[in-house]
Amino acid sequence: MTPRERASRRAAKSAAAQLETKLLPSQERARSTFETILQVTGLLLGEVGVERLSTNMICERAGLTPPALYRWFPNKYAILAELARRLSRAQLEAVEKRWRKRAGTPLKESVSEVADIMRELDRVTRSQPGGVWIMRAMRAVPLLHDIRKTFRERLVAIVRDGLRVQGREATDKELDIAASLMVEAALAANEMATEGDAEDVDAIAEETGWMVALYADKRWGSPM
Amino acid sequence: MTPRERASRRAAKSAAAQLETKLLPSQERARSTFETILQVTGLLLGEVGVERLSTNMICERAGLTPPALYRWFPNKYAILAELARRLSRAQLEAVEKRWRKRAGTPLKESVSEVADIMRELDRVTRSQPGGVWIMRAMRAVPLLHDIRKTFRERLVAIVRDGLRVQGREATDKELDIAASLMVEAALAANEMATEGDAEDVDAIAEETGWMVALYADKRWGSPM
DNA sequence: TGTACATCAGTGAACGCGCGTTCACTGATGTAC
DNA sequence: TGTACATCAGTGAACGCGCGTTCACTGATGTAC
Repeated sequence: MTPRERASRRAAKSAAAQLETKLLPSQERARSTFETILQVTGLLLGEVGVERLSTNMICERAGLTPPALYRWFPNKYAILAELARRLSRAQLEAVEKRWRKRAGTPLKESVSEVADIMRELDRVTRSQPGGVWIMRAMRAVPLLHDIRKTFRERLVAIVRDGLRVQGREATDKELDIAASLMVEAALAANEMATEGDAEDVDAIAEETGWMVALYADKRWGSPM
Repeated sequence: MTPRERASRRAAKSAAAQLETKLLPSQERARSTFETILQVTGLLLGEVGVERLSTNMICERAGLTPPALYRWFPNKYAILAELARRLSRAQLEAVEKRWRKRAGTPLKESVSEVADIMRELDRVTRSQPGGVWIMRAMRAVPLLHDIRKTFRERLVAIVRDGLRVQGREATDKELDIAASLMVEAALAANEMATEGDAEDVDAIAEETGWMVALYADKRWGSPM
């Protein structure tokens, strides 16, 4: 391979941005290695942040040598991507069922439904090592933006559908912006809750409940 | 200096985390270099993200050699820190006057006051090269957390004081959480607006106005 | 149940590269007389 | 207004280091008979 060929191959590769895992582990030992890599990456993300994180660091902490890591992940970002996908999925599940159920209930019930979602989001985020930091990495690392975009679009779709059945007429565009806003607010509140003391979580969840439910009800509920 | 001394000095330095600029430029030529470095860093932040950003890259793009950069900034993070401080300051100013004026006005006026703040935040963020990315870096880079924390505390203080004069009795803790929530929601909305099309800015500002003002009024206004 | 063999999962050691940063120096600017 | 000198602002070239990644190999596990 000439230097020129090598350069163009590298360019193509980084354009394609391989974020998928390679083959999946088939043996038990390997499955545990795979999970350890993810776990350790999450922890280190919280300790040193995304720009200091390195594959060598992950391997050292996980008690592995680098080639073991590269057997499962094509590069550093694929690890972050897998973490991001897992957290997104878990958060989507947390919201999905509960939000639909909320639509059409009176304000006070709606508030506590939303508060419930927030508590569940907090639980899910905390249960994943480095949870908040994965959310932050999704914002700050361009290579992860696709994952974040898909995640957000799905969340927005769920929230938008919940708004639509509330009866008030509105264009798709309007509902989309309203839903996006609620999603962003909830995610920001989640980040705030997860990085703060666990004792504040309930209060934050409750207030987020008020903010979101008031907006959904007074602005997008039956005509004022 | 022995290797041991050098190592411990390095440790002390990174603990102190020098984020200040060195001496400030006195001549015109230097002032322009200083500003160019900041400008280029902002642009690159948007192009490659914070983990790919490097001092060599900044120098190349700015048409400088590295020692020229190191004359003004002690390290890479000091550049980011200066950008973060400037953007924070500008955003604080945007909010400060307008928010106080809002308190006590009827809901509809309150909505458009908040929408106004949001449009101003958008303007300020867009006017700084790489604006959104500076906000993101503040979240994702641990070394910048102090700056973000101070920024947030000041914003929260302003918003909290505006809530307090609305008459409804509440503990400091309660108001603090409410204000934090409003701040986080507004910042998230700002990020969303700034990364999106410029045409959506007005709609997002308007809806954020509704969300924030409804919450301030219905939840923290005169007793229901 | 034992063993031969194929496949899977990992190691040891190193690679080239670009990073952040610094040294010793030169050219540009400002100032005193 | 001209010039000597001090200070300021930048260059050229390189440093050591840790990064992401790979090569050639060994040991562990699963499977067929």
